[in-house]
Amino acid sequence: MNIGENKTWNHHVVKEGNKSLVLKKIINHSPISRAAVAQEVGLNKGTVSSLVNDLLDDQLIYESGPGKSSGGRRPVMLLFNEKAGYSIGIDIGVNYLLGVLTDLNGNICIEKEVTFKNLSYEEIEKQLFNTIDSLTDSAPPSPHGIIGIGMGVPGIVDNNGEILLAPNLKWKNLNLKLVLENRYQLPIIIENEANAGAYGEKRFGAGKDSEHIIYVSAGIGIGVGLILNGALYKGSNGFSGELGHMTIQVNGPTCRCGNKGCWELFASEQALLTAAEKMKIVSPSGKEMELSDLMALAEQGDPKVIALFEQAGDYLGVGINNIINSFNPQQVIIGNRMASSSKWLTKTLTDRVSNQALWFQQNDLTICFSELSTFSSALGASAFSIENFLNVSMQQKTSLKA
Amino acid sequence: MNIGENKTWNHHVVKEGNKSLVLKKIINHSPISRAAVAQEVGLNKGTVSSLVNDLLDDQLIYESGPGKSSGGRRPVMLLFNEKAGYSIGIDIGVNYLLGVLTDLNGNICIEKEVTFKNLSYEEIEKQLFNTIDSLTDSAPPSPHGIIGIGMGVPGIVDNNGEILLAPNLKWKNLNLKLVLENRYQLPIIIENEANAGAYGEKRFGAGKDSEHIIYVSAGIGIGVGLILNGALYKGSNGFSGELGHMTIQVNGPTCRCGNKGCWELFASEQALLTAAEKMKIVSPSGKEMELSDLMALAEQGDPKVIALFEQAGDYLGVGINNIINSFNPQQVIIGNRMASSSKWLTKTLTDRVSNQALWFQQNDLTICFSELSTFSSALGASAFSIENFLNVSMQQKTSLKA
DNA sequence: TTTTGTTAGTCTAGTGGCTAAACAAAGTTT
DNA sequence: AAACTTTGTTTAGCCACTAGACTAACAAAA
Repeated sequence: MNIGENKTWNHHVVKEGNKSLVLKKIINHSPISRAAVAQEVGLNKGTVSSLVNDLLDDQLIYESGPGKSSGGRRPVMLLFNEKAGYSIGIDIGVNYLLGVLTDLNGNICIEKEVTFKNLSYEEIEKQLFNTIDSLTDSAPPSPHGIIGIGMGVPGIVDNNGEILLAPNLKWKNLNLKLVLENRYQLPIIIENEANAGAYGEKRFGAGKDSEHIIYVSAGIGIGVGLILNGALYKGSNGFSGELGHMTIQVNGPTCRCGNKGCWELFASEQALLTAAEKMKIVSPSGKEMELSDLMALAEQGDPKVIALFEQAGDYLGVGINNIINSFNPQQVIIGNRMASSSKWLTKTLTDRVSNQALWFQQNDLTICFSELSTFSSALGASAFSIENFLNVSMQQKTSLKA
Repeated sequence: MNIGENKTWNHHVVKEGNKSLVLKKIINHSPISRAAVAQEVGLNKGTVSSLVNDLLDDQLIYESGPGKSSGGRRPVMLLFNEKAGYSIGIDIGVNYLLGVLTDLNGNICIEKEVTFKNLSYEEIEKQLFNTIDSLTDSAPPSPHGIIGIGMGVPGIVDNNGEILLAPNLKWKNLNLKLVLENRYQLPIIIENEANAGAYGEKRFGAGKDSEHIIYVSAGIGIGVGLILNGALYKGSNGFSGELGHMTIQVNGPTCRCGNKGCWELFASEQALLTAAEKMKIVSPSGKEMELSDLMALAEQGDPKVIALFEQAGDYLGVGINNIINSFNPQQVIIGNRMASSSKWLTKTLTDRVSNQALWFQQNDLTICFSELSTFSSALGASAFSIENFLNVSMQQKTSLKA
């Protein structure tokens, strides 16, 4: 909502904006007194008092006992009521479905995971309903109840939340948002898995203090979520961050996308597995090789496998270098399954970046691995839903004033 | 200025925002009546009348004769007073200095170009002062006079307008902004040349109707300017868009930046010249080969040279493909000197993109060449200055109300 | 203990910009 | 000429903000 956009400005907008400012201050600096909020935000004491009363009425905050005096009357401390409602975050992968119930601060209250293989859409849908039903049923009582459902999907999601393509799930043109809205009568947000992960890290993980974050979701393939100016950047149609298919080797090997020399051919989990197969490294279990098998081998000190990881780290660095040159971010966060192998990736990755990235790009730049590990995406999805709820809560409820 | 940022909201902000809305409406839809503005913007008629009076006082708009009646009183048409002030835009290159004087709609009133070779900073500074002085002196009289100076520089500019590095000019840590401010006592804006070009095309050129534009400035090197959500995206420190040094060939040839396989080694003017030299193509003039010589040869139908251009177009396509996957833009605009060779670049470039870009990225995507040709950057620089002036004009002038 | 000074939070009056609706002005249509 | 339309101004009222007075509640000094 920028000045200059098509929205007109009036008293409601002013109040909404200020209320949001006050709430954010309380969330991020709780416990805090009305007086401190007024001073730090720059609003008049009276204004803050009035807005705080609104927030108290909404039960979004509560008063705790008096705080310490600094030579005068003791302040009444305000705290964010993180249990005022609960949000559901879903992360669906190729062979798993992870659901979390979180409070409004993203603390996980309940988690529920099912794994599967080669299920049809109908079967997955059933699992999804089960998960959501179960989480809903076991949510503690709260003033606002379940405030919404967010979902991260490994595929292409357009700006309306429609899933255009999820190749690994074999989904196409699926409006899951509508399905869930009809069933649950709640606000539903469907997002790409990397976007959800990026937002999760921004809100609750490694990116809390940055405004410009690039989240690299390195799993079977590679997807990227962009946080620019503190907000998710989705591009014109919602398809930004498809960097797994960025060319890093002109006329290189052919990718399943039809293109050649794509990044994810060099630096993804699939790339590792393919390379291992080529080198005739076999799984200790005898079954099909999995990432965990390679990690076990590396843990045992297998030099060939360690070299594989190091090579992948180097290639990750190449792509991240391109990202740095594109976006000049404050922070690059590597997440998803490959992040679990950080131990063997870090050195070659950081070497590549520090040797190649332009010097001025390296100031104020942090490269790190996910803090939320397997929960990035589910938590991010939940965070989208929480953000939506809080935004709506800031708006006037004229209909209730009767 | 987003809701949720650290700015408090009050009446002034409301008025400023609405005034800006009204002015933009008049700029983009002039001539237009007060009534039409009110209806389209969604403000009350009275409010619009009051804001329009303010704008008339500021001489930013003016009333023309009555328009056509549609069955009632004839409307008074409002027009943007594009001659209310003039802005100076400067584009400095390796061997030229282009200055334009524009009105507030970006129409060029006067242009002034000098070319040079291997001048010291002091000598260039002298040329710069001369150009600005001359443009200032010949500006027509207007209510607001010269409202500011914008400048596009081929180098790294940080968020404070300090030039950290302009390799081709051999400038380093130069605070030209301060120099110009001291000399002219005007608002000065220094930006990277690609950023300026991007903004120029967005405001006055091929990108007028898009909100997500990537401008590829392909000259001696390659720089990229990003317009995301309708605004210039500068990254954390102002260094976004350094995509000339994006790796498109892992372990490829070494670039002057120290990295390997950079895009600009394949698709820039320099890349063309180097390739021509390798193929022992000689300039018809006998002197050092220049882009214009290659264009002349291609025009004569030289198949080797045409093949060179086509190869460069293909490589341009590779990088643009990466850009599309990153940003999901509505529009990619290719500008700077290479744009003049569009004739021989277009086919291979678009072939590469249409064969390789993911299908969903190609919807609603336009790839085109600069509309402003050599003026993109100078006009963009001027546009920065105009935007700044209009923003400041929207603010309250309490001191004048006495 | 009393006094003084300080800080927290509420209350009141005043301000500015908005909206709604009445009104005046200037057309067209019948 | 009368009736209707549309434009633009004016007026009254509303709402959220600010400044500053006020009450409340504390610490420190006398």
